[in-house]
This record gives sequence, structure tokens and C-alpha cells, in this order.
Amino acid sequence: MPRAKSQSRESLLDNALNAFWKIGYHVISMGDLVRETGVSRAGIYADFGGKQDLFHASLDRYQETVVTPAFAPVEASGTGIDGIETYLCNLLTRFELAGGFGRGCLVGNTLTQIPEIDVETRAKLQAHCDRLTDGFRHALTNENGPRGPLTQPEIDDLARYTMISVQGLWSYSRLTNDATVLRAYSDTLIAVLKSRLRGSLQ
Amino acid sequence: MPRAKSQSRESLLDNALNAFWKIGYHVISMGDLVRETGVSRAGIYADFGGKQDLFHASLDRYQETVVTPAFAPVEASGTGIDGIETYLCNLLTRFELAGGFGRGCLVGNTLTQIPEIDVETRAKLQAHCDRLTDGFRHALTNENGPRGPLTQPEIDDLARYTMISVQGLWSYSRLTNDATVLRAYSDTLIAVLKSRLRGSLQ
DNA sequence: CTTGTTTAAGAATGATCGTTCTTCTACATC
DNA sequence: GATGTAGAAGAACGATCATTCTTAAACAAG
Repeated sequence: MPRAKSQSRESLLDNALNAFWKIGYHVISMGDLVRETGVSRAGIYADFGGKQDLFHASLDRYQETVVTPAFAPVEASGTGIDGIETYLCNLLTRFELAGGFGRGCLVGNTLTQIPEIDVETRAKLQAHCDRLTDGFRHALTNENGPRGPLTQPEIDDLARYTMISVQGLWSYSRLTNDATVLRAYSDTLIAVLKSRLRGSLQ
Repeated sequence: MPRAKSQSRESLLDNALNAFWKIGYHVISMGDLVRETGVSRAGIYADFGGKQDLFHASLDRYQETVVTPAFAPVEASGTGIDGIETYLCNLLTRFELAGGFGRGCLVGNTLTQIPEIDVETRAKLQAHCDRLTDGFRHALTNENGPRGPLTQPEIDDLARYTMISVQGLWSYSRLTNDATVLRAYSDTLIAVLKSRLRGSLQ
């Protein structure tokens, strides 16, 4: 009779996710993963098939257990710019509590490490960016209202602008331990969005 | 009598730099570097000491041969926002000519791959970010003029905002082959800077 | 031409990588 | 209690890593 694997599989995934996130796909070794997860090599291979498959599963797990709760304020129905503000503020608070030199975003970290040829991984990264863009578009559309100052193409541009800016924020968060710089960036970004939606830009 | 090594050394560095830039520090192997540079293993070790030293030399070379000419419009004396605009426009044109899926920024790529412990490399990355920030501060200060709408702390914040945004731009440029998205980001960023310096934000 | 020295090239090395395989334990079933 | 089986653990494997060492070629000096 097969034992209930779901619990340990999820725990394994969480540990692997954290290792990939902090150390990076290429730098982390299977030996490290065995040590970090407490699961034997054979167990990892039996459950996932290999390092790359474990990483892909970790990327999916990242979406479920990290992005979904963190991004919930943005994806909540009826939210506006305040949802984006809450999202950023929460993550910056987490950064401060961790004492700086954060892990950044697993997706942003990964896209600087994979070759152009790895289309399967790229698709997962693109899907993440699309999810962020969709969320921001949702919030900005609500904020704009039915007869707001911005047209739909302008909102699309602003949503992509927000997504790319957030990637820059998490990227730089790996280098600095100064939360005030990140807070200032977040504040300016929010101010830009508000300004745009007041129609006072251009 | 020692032969003039400077020429081949620089050529070696350029090839190594391109390999590190495109493939990444951990993924590229010494075998790859031997093939890419056309220099034997012993030659590389004799001239640089090892992989990490070659990488550090490549980071310095990146500053000299890539950042300095590309960033010149921003660092030019007397430049304003138009200098930032020229800088971004030039690099986006290069991206379009290359057909998308760019290499991003070597510094941005690296900072998602090095461990927290590698302070020597981190210092080089931080110096690059500081250089960008200083350049943007210089251009924004000029644009602001002696009695502009912004105070010096506000200009500092805006310079750091620009630097982090640019990191996000190059980060995302590794994932997309759609230059119009990057152009739209650049246009919005420039519009934000102009708006701020008109004093119409907040 | 011979000899001494420098330079480059690639074979050898120890370590470590991802992956596989064998072994041993523990439990269910009769 | 004996037997069969599923599961986990880590030893073993070939490949590849960064690095070093040996060797051969090329040039300068006598």
C-alpha cells in the first residue's frame, strides 16, 4: 500500500523551492538539495525525475505558495491602486524583517540564468510575467473606472510598466540591504501610477 | 623578450566578456572559454589566474568598453533628460537589430547568481549601480536647473528610481523579443522623469 | 648548428556534478 | 513466525568541472 506522499512531497518542494530561490538553479547541487530537503537522492528522483523536473515543479509551487498569497491584494476583485500598494508594502516589510539582501524573485533570478534554447522554462517565466501584468491591468482598470482618463491601450502599457518596474525592484533587492531605497522606489512607482490615473501626465 | 601581450589580452577579455554576458558565470565552462577565446587553458591561467579572476577582469572590461560608451550621453557634461533618452534609445535600437532575446545587463545578470558571501564581486556590482545612479543624478540635476522644482533629496530618489527601472528593463529584455514593449517602457519612464521635473507630480 | 629559454598547447588530475543502482530496513500478509 | 514486497538510504558510476603539469615548438644568443 503506497503511503500518503502528498505531505512529504509538498514539504520537499518547499525546501527545494527555497534552495533554488536563494542559491540559484545552476549553483545548487543535488547534494545540497538532499541536505536541504532531508530526502534521499533516490526519493527525489522517484518523485520528480531529476533536477530540472524538480525545478519546474518548484516554479509551479512558487506560483501557488508565494505569488498567489503575495499577489492576492492585486488580484482581488474590485481592488485598485491600493491593492498594488499593499502588495509592495507587504513584501518590503518582509524584506526588512529578513534584514536585507533578499532573494529577489525566483522568476527574475531565473531569467538571467537560462539559455535561450530552454523554451519550456522560458514559458513558465513568461507566464509569471503575464500573470503580474494581468493583475496590474485588473487593478489599474478598476482604478481608472468606466470613464477614466486612460484608454485601454494606455492601461495595458501602464500594467506592463508596473510589471517591469517590479522586476527591477526585486532584482535590486538582492544587492542592497537598505530598505529605505526600496521603499522610496515603491513610493515613487505608486505616485507615478496615481499621477497617470489622475490624467496629469502628458 | 616579452611579446606585446596587451592586444591579445584585450581580445581575450572581449571574447570572455561576451561569453560571460550571454551564458552566465556558472554555466560557462573553462572549456567553452578556451573555445570562444581561442586561447589555451594555460594561457588563460597565466594571464588571469583563474575563472573568477577572468570574470572580475571581464566586469572591469565591461565598464570600459560597454558601459562607458553606452552611458556617455548621460555622463556628458551639461546633459539633461535628453541624455537619458538617447542612452535608452540607442540600447533599444541595438536590441532590435539583434532580433530580441538580448543578453540584458552583465551586472544585472550577475547579481542574481552570486552568493551573499562573495563581497568582492558584490562590490563591483554595487559600484556599477552607483555609477548609473550618479549619472542619472547628474543629468537630472542639470535638467532641474539651479532653481528647479525638485530638492536635492528628491533628485537623489529619482536617480535611484531611474537606475532600478533600467535594471528591470534589461532584466525583462532577456525574456522578450518584442521591442515595442521595451520601447513603451522606456517612453513611460522618460515621461515620468519629465513630469517630475515639471513639478506636476504630487 | 647548438644550446638555453620562453610560450603555447593539450593531456593528466582530483574534485564534484547529476544520475543510477544496490543494499538493507520495515512492514503487510498468510 | 516466515515470507514477500515496497521504500529509503547512500554507495557507485560516468561525465564534466576548474586547475595543474608535462611536453613540444619557436625563437634568441653564442
